[in-house]
Amino acid sequence: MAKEVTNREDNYSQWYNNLVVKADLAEASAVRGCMVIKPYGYAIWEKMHEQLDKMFKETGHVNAYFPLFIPKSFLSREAEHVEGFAKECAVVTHHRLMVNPNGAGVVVDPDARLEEELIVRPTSETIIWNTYKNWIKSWRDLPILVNQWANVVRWEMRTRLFLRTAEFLWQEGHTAHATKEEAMEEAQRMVEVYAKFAREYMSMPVVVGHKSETERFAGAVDTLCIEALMQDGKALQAGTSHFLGQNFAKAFDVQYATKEGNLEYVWATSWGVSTRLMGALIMSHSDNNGLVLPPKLAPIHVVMVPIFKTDEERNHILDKMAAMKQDMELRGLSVKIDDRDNLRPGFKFAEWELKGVPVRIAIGPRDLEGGVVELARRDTMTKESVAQEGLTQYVLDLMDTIQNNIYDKAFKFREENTFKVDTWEEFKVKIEEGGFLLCHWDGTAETEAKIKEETKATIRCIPVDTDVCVEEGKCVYSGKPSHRRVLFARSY
RNA sequence: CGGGAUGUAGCGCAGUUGGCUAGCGCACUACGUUCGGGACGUAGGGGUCGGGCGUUCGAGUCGCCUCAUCCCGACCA
Repeated sequence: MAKEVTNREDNYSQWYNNLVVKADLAEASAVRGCMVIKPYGYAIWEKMHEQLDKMFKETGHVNAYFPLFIPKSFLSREAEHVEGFAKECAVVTHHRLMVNPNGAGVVVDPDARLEEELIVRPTSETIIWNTYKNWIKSWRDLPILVNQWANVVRWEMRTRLFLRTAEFLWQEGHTAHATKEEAMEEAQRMVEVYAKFAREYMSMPVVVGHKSETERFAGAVDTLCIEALMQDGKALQAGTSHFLGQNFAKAFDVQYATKEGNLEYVWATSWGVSTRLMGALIMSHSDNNGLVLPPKLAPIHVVMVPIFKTDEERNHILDKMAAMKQDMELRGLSVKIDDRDNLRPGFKFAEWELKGVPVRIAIGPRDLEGGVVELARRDTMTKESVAQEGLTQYVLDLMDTIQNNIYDKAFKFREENTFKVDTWEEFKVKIEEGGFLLCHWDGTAETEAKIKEETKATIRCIPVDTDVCVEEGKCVYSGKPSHRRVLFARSY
């Protein structure tokens, strides 16, 4: 069955889609553009959720929950915001069904029309700021550092498992601050949290930067983001953190009394990452054998496959494995013994590789005699014989090695596919090959739009975490002077 | 939402000048032999041919509508 995971060079979309289904992560649902996240896929998301939640709490945030439904009028309070989301909203117009008077089934009861339609949240800024109005009176009420884990709905034209589904799971942080500086620091802090999570837990190198004005979140004054490069050469926006200025405070009239007794509008941020991170994880590391999971996010660290001929051998090996499993679990490893007796070892090997389990341990009669195990690494697809004595420690060390190796591999790929480009001719050639292009840009929306129109490339971000970009030069398109390079790519 | 392609068992597909009881491989179930890289034999189960309406003596096959998926645009985390 893994053989059906097609070569990722042939058709990247099909390969991706196939992998998501075959690795048992998710499948398309009966509802347009939505997906069912299966237990194995959800286990990875839970790992992400758990770690991110921990990081949010370490930075002083608390969780809360706000309604799924947003009154239509709320959405129109902030002009840019409504413009950004109006075209992709699901709308609730009625609250009751009735038996079809003209036949079978049920129909919407025309008498149950809502006086004001409800919007299924595409994001929660509006309903949260409507609530914050009641929470904030004084400088003593600030800052508010709240996060919510929720589902949102955006009726996208084209959907793709994990990357762009009509409904998706995410977290959205919504903070309120007394000063501009404090809010800007918060936006900065959270994009750094995302970058740290991507790098250390997902083993995914990311570029941190600011969005250009045209790519900015609807209603934001500044949008910070992390951008990653996928294996097909396209960029993926993996997380965003917005400095919202006083836009929402003004739209929802949220003012606080300062220590001096004056009334001032509060400053806001919002930040979020979604199940899209699952797509990023899959596209960053997987190969033609299937998923490659970084140990820190793998639901199963070690899978053990017994190899035997007789029942006696089987029992003996499974006893040995049970002892090893117990020892490993005491040290925090998640271990699965694949004792299914209707499948041969080769099949199991392939199946667990498809699911991306970092380490596989096989034990047969020969190993038992020699006091060793056969240990296979998913990231390198190599096998070695390892002593049973001290195996747990060996595996623990290996987890770190694998975590780092996956990162290094992805980092190397990104380096090899990041180019400084200084002429328009070269730009047009390079963008076809995929990858990140670091170029000078004159800073105008006109140039940005022309480049997008001619090449489909967009400014992914104006990088902040590297000084390699800060240098004098001329815009790759217009030739006008520029003080820094920005990151161009085609994107998802 | 515009252009193109596809939709037949869980998956991959064949079958379409309209015609017999809708097929194949993998997967699934039972039994047996196997088991160090995707085993084999035998016997089984599983389909409203994406959905609706129509043409016809007869529709998987033809027409219209609709839904979904993939690719290319526009939109987007």
